Amino acid sequence: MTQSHILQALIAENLVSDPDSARGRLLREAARLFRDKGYERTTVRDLAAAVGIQSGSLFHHFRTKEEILKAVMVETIRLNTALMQSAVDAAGSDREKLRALVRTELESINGQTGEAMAVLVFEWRSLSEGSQAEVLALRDIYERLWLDVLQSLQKDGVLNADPFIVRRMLTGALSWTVTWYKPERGGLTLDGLTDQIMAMMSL
Amino acid sequence: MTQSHILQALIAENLVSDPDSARGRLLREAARLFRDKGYERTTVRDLAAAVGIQSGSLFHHFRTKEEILKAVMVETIRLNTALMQSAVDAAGSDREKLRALVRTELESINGQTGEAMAVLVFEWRSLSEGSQAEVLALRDIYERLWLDVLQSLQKDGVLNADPFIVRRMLTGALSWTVTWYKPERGGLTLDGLTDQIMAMMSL
DNA sequence: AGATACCAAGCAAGCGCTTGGTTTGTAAAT
DNA sequence: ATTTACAAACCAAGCGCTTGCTTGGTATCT
Repeated sequence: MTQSHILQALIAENLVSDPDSARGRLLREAARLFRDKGYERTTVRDLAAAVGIQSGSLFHHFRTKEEILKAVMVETIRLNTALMQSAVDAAGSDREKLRALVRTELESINGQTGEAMAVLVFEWRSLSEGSQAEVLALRDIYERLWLDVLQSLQKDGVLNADPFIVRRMLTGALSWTVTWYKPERGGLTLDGLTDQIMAMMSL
Repeated sequence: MTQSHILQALIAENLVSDPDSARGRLLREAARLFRDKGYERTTVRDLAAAVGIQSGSLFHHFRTKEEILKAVMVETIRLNTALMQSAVDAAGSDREKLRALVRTELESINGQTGEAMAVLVFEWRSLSEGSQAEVLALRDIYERLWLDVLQSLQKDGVLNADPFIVRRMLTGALSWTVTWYKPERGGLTLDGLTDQIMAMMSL
């Protein structure tokens, strides 16, 4: 199961938009703009211009501006949950599973879906409370993947700290890479970065 | 040198505002509002109402809304750099110095200056480029404190990863605590949390 | 022929900030 | 002790602009 196969499957189930469709292109441009300028500073006119239509025409596809933000977040979580699940399943030992989770999340944050992942972290408060609850429910599935592996590592005495806290630390640490990690500079690859994180935990 | 003595010294040097002054009260309310609603969603009318004046009167104290955001950030960094410096100086071994840095930063993030620290992390992009450069220069002093200790730990073989990367991971992990750490819930104290972080790094 | 996708125009509300004038605090001059 | 002077702090009103979103109509595709 390659990454593109997972994406294809999700598109077929209508869980994420085809990147080549009008909707998919808009969501990608929206993620980029939201990350670069922030949700509030991005106007519907900016969004429309990015895909070459009039601002009013946006509301034929989405009822409100917020609905666009929510769609970016929901589709990103869906895709990344599937990618993580696949990565965990493919790994052998628990230590390898953790490495796969770290590596996959780094790739989500710093790769293709990076813009959308940054939006997920930094534009959270721009969602209405109702939408926050919806997105939160999706995140729970995603988080269970991590906790299962971390708890197993703790039981075996490999990990010395509380799994819940370790996961929260990793969430912050990995999210933050988006602000400084530039693969082209310094020659540090994603694999190298993953190694450093494992080494930091003496794992 | 207690925390309040450090604050008093900075006030005397006019590097941070007295929390009891009109300016100090406004900055504290601004930090709270910016954290809760975000900078863009907070209007000058919100800010004025929070300190009980008319919106136009704000511009007697600050020339623009952005100047308020910048002042919140600058004063927060100044205060916390002084607190960190003091904490490092008081500690004995390098391991204790690192623990003091972690503990102090957690306190900055989750204590009195927590609102302002969250603003520093999440509202960064709302600053103009010029202001960003100014604030960045102040952060450099702050960061050198961390790097000196981490490099020393690496040299002694206690730390297995690159100091720059470790600091960046810790920045993310510690900043992120603001989104989940609630001392009243769960009974986890700041000292306990600090222990967990050191344990996570097997230190 | 009927939906789907879009445009051109603009509305109502809210935004940061300005303006002209009034009150308040302070301190020297009488 | 009272007056005078002046700046700092504030208010009331509103200007000009941008915002998210609506409306009525026109292409385009099946």
